Amino acid sequence: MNRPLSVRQEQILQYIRDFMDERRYPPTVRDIQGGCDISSTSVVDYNLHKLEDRGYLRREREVSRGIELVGEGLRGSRADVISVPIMGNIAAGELMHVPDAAGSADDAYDSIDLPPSMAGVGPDVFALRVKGTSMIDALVADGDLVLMQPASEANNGDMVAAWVDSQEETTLKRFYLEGDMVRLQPENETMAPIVVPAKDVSVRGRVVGVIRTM
Amino acid sequence: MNRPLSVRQEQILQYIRDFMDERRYPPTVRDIQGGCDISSTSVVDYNLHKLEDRGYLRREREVSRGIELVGEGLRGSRADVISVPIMGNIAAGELMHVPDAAGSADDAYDSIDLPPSMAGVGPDVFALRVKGTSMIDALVADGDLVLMQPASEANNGDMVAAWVDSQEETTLKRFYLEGDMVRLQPENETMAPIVVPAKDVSVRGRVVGVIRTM
DNA sequence: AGACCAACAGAACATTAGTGCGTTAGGAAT
DNA sequence: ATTCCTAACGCACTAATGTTCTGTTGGTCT
Repeated sequence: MNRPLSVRQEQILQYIRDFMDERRYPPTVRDIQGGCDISSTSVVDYNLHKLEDRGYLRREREVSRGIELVGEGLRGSRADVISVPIMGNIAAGELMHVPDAAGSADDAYDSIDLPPSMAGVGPDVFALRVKGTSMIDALVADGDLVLMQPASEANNGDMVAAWVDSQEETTLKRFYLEGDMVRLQPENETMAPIVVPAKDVSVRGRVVGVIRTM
Repeated sequence: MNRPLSVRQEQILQYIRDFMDERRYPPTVRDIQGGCDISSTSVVDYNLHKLEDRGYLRREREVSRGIELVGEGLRGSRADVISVPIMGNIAAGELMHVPDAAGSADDAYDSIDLPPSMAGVGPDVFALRVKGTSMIDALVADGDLVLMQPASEANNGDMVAAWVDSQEETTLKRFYLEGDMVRLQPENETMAPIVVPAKDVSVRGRVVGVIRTM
C-alpha cells in the first residue's frame, strides 16, 4: 500500500518545496512542468493527483496555485511552522488549561510559531509559562516557556505537568511512581516533594522543551 | 512622506494576511475585491500598487496570485519567521563562527526558524550550541541552543560570547568589567573565573534567549 | 470657476492556468 | 494473442485572473 513515490513525484514535490521557499506562493501546473522538464501539463496534474491521494499535499480545485503542502509533504520546507498555543501559567497556583482532544489553536490564547524540526514539536504540543522557581535546579527559571506534549502517563524522572486533587492545582514537577504512591519532586532544594496516592494525581503532559528570552 | 496607510490599504493588507494564514497561498485581485467589498478590480490593483510602492508587498507582474508580503507587510502574519543560523558550538574550545556584517544565512549551517515576536529575535541574531556545563548555574545546560545578538560591548552581568586572546577561543560567560581588567565568570561553582586585561577580550555577542529540547 | 489629483467604477482585453478527454506504452492476467 | 490495467502523455478548451482604458467623483489649491 505504501510504496515509495515515483521519481517523478519525488521530483515534483521537491520542486514545489524549493519554489515556495524562494517565492512565497505555490507554483502553477505549468511552473512545475517547466521546472521538472515535463512535456505536458496533464502529466503534472496527473502526478499532483497522486500526491494528493497519498496525503502529501492538498489542492483547491479550479484555483490557480491552489496547492498546499501537507504533512510529509512539507518536510524540510521553510513554511513548515506549527502554531503552539500558550495555554496559561503553571506552578504558581493559577488556573491552567489543557487542550481538549480537538483543541483548536485559535482560542484567545497567545501563541508562538515553531518549526516541527525542533525535536518534539508536533501538532498537539502546547506551551505554559512557568511561574515560580520550583524547578530551578532543573534549569527551568521563572518566566520560562515550557513546551508540553499532552500525556496521561509518565516515566520516572520525567518532568511533567500534574494535577493533584488535594491541592486543586497543576504544577510542574519531576514524576516518580513509588509503589502506589506518586512523588512529585520539585527541583529546588528549599522545597519538599509532594507525595500522594497515585489515584489522586493525573499527569497532563510531559515537558519536551524549554524556551527562555531575556 | 511617510503618512499612514489609508483605511482601504490597511483593510487590503489585513485581508491578505488573513487569507495567507488560512489558505497557504496569496489571494487573487478578485479575492481581495470580494473580501473587502470593493466594486472594481482596478481599485484593488490601484491600491496594491500603492502598497507596493510603500514597501509593504511585492508583486510579480502578469502572474496570478503574485503577491508577496514584505517587511512591515507581514507583521503579525504567520509566515513571519526569521531563519536563525546555528553557527556552531561554544564553550568547548571548538571553533566558532561569528557572522560578518552582511552574513548571509544560506551558508552550510543548520538553522532554526523563529518568529520575530520572540523577544530579541531580529535579523542579525544567530544561535550557538552550548557544549559543557560552565553556565549551569545560569540555567544553561549542555546541549542548549543560545540565541545571540551580535555585539562588541556588554554591560556588567550580561551573558556573552567572548573571545579571549590568550586562550584562543570563544567562551560563554558572564561579563564584568573591573577597572581595566575583565572578569569572565562561569556560572558553575566548580570553575574559576578568567580575569584578563580588557584589551585581550573581545565580546562577540550577547545572549538574548535559550532554547532546550528534550 | 478652473486646474489638478487621489480614489474609485465599469467594462473590455489578453494571458495565464486548471481540467477533460483521447492516446500510447508496458506489464500482468486470461 | 487478447484483454485489462495503470502510468504517462498531448492537445484543446474554458474558466480564472492580471491589466488597461475610459470615466466619474470629491476634494484642494490658485
